[in-house]
Amino acid sequence: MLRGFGLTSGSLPGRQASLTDVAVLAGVSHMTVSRVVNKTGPVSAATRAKVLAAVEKLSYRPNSAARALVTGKSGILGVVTLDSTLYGPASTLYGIEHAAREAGYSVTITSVGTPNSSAIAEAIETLRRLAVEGIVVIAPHAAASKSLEGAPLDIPLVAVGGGQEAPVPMIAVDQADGARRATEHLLALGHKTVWHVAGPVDWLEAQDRETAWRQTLKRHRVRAPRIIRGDWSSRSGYAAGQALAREKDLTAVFVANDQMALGLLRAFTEAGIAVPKDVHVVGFDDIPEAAYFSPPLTTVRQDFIEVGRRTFRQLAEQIDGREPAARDLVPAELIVRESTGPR
Amino acid sequence: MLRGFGLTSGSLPGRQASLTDVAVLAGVSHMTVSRVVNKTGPVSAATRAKVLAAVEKLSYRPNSAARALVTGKSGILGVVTLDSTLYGPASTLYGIEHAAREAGYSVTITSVGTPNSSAIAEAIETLRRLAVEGIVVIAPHAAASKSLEGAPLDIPLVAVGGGQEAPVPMIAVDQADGARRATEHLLALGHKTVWHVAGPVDWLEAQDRETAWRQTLKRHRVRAPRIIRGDWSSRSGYAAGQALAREKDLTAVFVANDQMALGLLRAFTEAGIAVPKDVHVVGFDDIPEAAYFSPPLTTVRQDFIEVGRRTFRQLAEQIDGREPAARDLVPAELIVRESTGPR
DNA sequence: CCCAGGGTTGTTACCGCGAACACTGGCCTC
DNA sequence: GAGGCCAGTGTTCGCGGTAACAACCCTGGG
Repeated sequence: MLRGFGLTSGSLPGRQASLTDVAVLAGVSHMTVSRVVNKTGPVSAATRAKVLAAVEKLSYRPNSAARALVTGKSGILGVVTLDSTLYGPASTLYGIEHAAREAGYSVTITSVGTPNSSAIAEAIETLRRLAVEGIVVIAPHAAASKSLEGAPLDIPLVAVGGGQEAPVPMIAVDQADGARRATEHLLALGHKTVWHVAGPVDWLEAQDRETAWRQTLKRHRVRAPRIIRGDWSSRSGYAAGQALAREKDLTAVFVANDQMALGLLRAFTEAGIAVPKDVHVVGFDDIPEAAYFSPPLTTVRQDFIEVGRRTFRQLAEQIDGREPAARDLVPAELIVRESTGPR
Repeated sequence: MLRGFGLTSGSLPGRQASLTDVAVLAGVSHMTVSRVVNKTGPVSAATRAKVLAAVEKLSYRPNSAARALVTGKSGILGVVTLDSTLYGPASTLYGIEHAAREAGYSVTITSVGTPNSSAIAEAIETLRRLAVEGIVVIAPHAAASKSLEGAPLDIPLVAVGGGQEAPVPMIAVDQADGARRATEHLLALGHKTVWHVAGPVDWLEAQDRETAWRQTLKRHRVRAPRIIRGDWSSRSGYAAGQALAREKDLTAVFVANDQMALGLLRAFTEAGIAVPKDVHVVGFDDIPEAAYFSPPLTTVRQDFIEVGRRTFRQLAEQIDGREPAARDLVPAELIVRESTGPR
């Protein structure tokens, strides 16, 4: 059995069958075949049957290049993404791909190693050359966001996670909301203050989380300790943990992502600091592993699938010529686990 | 500044400039423009300059659909992948994308939720409709592999991680090699036997690791304990850990991936079993976080970037009509950390 | 009985590009 | 001085599809 691969007994003339080939076999004009294939225009039942038989026999497949040429629509969306396996970007990508495929679009990706202006511009240019109908830039990066300021206006474009003042329509999880929830959760547990291990300065999400943390502390009239900065990696979280272990008034830490929190926990364990007994820790992202850290991590969940879905919708609206909302924030959710449990 | 976006002062006639538009502006024929743009055929320096000026002025961008139509080459590769954020598949995808982009190809992805025959067949069909020049199937799954048996033979196709008897050319990390190294490492530490937490039965990589583990034990004349099976998730590893905690002769466990190992470590911690003091644990994958587990995890590193690179090379050879090797295995590497450290 | 009109089918004209081939001049060779 | 070669350029054609319109058949109403 050739399970649905369409490699039936049809002759193999060395190249794909075209509309005309089908038309000749079915004894009709190529336009009639086109009408059957695309279900446009009226075709009698008898003719349709003949055509479909011929289509099957030749395992005809429409040529998307020809169709794109004449219609001006490629049916392709482009996604610019980081070439990392960071949980957020990867999840978002699948969210977009899923929504796009359901709507009949294909998704082409172009990854960038470091999201600086020229790399992003180049990636966008590459995608445009492919005649994509719209572009998503997943690059929650200051430089990336900045590079979009001069972005082409003649093609639908959406940014994902692009900070407060993105120059193009943007979808993101509400970072400030999540960071506020995390910080207030810790304050509500009675801590005098909350330390923060931040992400890289040039990441907008890191900035947003840091700002919200600082504002929350201020609103509660609490002095903010000095900040420790990591690069999202567990390694940097480990280093941060070693640094924090030397602080004496340390009782609560809000870490900007779960991977760093893992490194932090490891460093604390080595330093003899018990979590949650001595220190409470909150992460960000809720990666699938977070529930199995030692101890299980309280963290802020981001619904990346929903982000992907809304991103596609936003793009589709632009493509269809409707004026979309400029910003769309997906709320965050606090997931409480043992790392902020009873002491 | 419009940093390289090519949105210069040129007129905006409502649609993209074509070769002919450029030709008219430059006062030459469209073929001359084509020759300049593609660097084919001889063009005098003066003419080239005129043409390039016109290209710049109109911000001309070649229409890939038209080019694909006339050349029969789309410059697109298709990748069928799981819509999960599993470390392996995601890393491999970026490896492929990177190699492909360097060679001037674009990569279009189609994700499948569950890799059964019909889903894979459908994904391949979707990609073929897009006129991709070659297809990569990342689906280290028994069903997926099986579905490739009836795969179309008229388009270059490569499988990634497709078990021993893949019906199409295949690239993978040498699972047996990795599992053997892991098991022998534990045996060399003096353990009487080695337990195994396996991946899902329908994953070929899980089968390969399990088989190699079993064979290694047999070669050392050691009786294999009953197997525990998970689904790659930390959650399932946690459950496995709870089950294993009840075994009395437990001293060494080889877990089929790092996420499950994390869950296992968590369960052991809760059960009062110390790693590495009471039990040694080895994982598989070397995800970036593994070095920061508690304790840091001994594991088997898989070079997914290399897999991606070789996958693209394999595909490129098929596209160019060279006959590629049918199988290509990337060696695995054992990374020793504290989870198999001094007791 | 003729004509209007709708359902059905065919014809023609491109879409933007590259392959193949034709054409123009020098310049070199014998 | 005629022929050949080659760098440089142009013309023509068609890739496989869709849009627009033309042409045909059949039916029903006047």
